[in-house]
Amino acid sequence: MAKEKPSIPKGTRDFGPQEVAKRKYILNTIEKVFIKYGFMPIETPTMENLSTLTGKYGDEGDKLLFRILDSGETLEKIRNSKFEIRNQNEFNNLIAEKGLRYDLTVPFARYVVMNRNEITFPFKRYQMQPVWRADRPQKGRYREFWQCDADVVGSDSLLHELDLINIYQEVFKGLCIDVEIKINNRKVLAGIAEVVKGIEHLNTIAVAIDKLDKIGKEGVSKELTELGFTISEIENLFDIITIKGTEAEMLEALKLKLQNSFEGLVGIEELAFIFKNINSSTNEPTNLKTDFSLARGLSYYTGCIFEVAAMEGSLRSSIGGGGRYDNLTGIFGLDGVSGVGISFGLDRIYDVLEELKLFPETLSQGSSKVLICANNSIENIELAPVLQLLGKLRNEGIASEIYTEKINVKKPLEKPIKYASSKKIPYAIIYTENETLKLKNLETGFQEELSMEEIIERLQN
RNA sequence: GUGGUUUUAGCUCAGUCGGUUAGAGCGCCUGAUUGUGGUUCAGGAGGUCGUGGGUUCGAGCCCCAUAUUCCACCCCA
Repeated sequence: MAKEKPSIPKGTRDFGPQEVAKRKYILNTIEKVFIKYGFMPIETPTMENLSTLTGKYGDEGDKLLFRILDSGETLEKIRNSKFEIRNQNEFNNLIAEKGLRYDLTVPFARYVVMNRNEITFPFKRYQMQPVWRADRPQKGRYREFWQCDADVVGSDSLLHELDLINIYQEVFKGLCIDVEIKINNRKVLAGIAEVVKGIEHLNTIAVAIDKLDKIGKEGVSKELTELGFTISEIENLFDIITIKGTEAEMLEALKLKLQNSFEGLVGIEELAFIFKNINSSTNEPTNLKTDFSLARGLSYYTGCIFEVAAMEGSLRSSIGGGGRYDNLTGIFGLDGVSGVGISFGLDRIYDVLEELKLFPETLSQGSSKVLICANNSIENIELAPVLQLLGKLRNEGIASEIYTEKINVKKPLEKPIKYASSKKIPYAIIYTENETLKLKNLETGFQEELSMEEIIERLQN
């Protein structure tokens, strides 16, 4: 049989013990805050029916869905198909009816609709699971990555927006990352579109100005010119989105600009409410900034939208995002349920913490606290006492192991101690032929002869 | 989907104009330093040069295809 070089699919990664410890540290930090704010966990399947997923993320999103090939007589099915297959997409739909989930929000909406009778609204759930996108991998972008979402459905109250912003603030403070939380409102964007050229241009304008950070004023105006916008329309647009000042001043100035847009004024009111109350429930000042050029791609947002970026480090893209969607469950047949949610990008947060060296050092410790080194080269050595000690240590909840491999007779302790130090096990118990026990602290090198009880006592601290 | 980039020892990487037996550092293994991590010394193992074709007397190096890495665009966490 030919030997095969092992590999994993493009854009996926293995995680070793150290990496898992770091990822769990992030997950735990996030989860604790979610729970503190009254959110309950749910989990949904890795795969969803494609009918659940398609059409929710736009044309671009549909292309990025991983489809799961149907099992069974697919060929027969195609042969019997009365329809002419006109393109790849139609073919794909014939041979696949399931797909890997693309985010956690759409499966959640599906869950809410299917369980609407059991759920008490407003329903606050969190969910931390991997999602898959058939994107080209690059910096901060993976084909398999984890999202940590908290959403509230069944409430219009802006108090939830306040909670979610505070969750962002608390989590990133807990992780020691300096972040800027940007906020905007889809209704404000609608108002801007209305005033500048007409509400039907909302999406075009939103997509273009979202790039302002990246390609600058000139890039955006060039793009809009090519799309048929006049110079005065573009100037008018920039006058609005580049308003400067304190948050209150910006909102006042915008109010004048959007005085002819009812929807725009509603959006401004919502932002004003949030800024008025955001610092009331926490002692920490929140680094929340309005940014009228923030648009966010997903088309289902209808109210406030958020995006979080790290202030330091080379990762320019967002490490979190979210917003309000008034009718997400509508597409699954349940109207009038408003939702608002946020998402944390675990993998990007990991990259930021790694680059800025912000992981706590305690995470890199070994799994065991102590290694028992018994000289197994001596034929008649009595192992029962050390095995008994091992059991006692474990009963006390002290992570322990015994060195199991053949040792060098001349240097009976070399291998075990090398093993312990390379695995970052902090203590060794040395058991020799005269059947005494020594506890050695591998960090300081200090060792002393102790009884079994004394050893357990020392290791409990 | 578009454009670029990477791939050589376990790891990080050299490898000239296409020319004899493909190298270094680190790591690993064995031995010495007279019971225990380190240092030093001596020795050793380890390669289908990503894969498949092609050009050539001759390919790690040139050409084609393909996979893969990383990066930018699109889009997004």
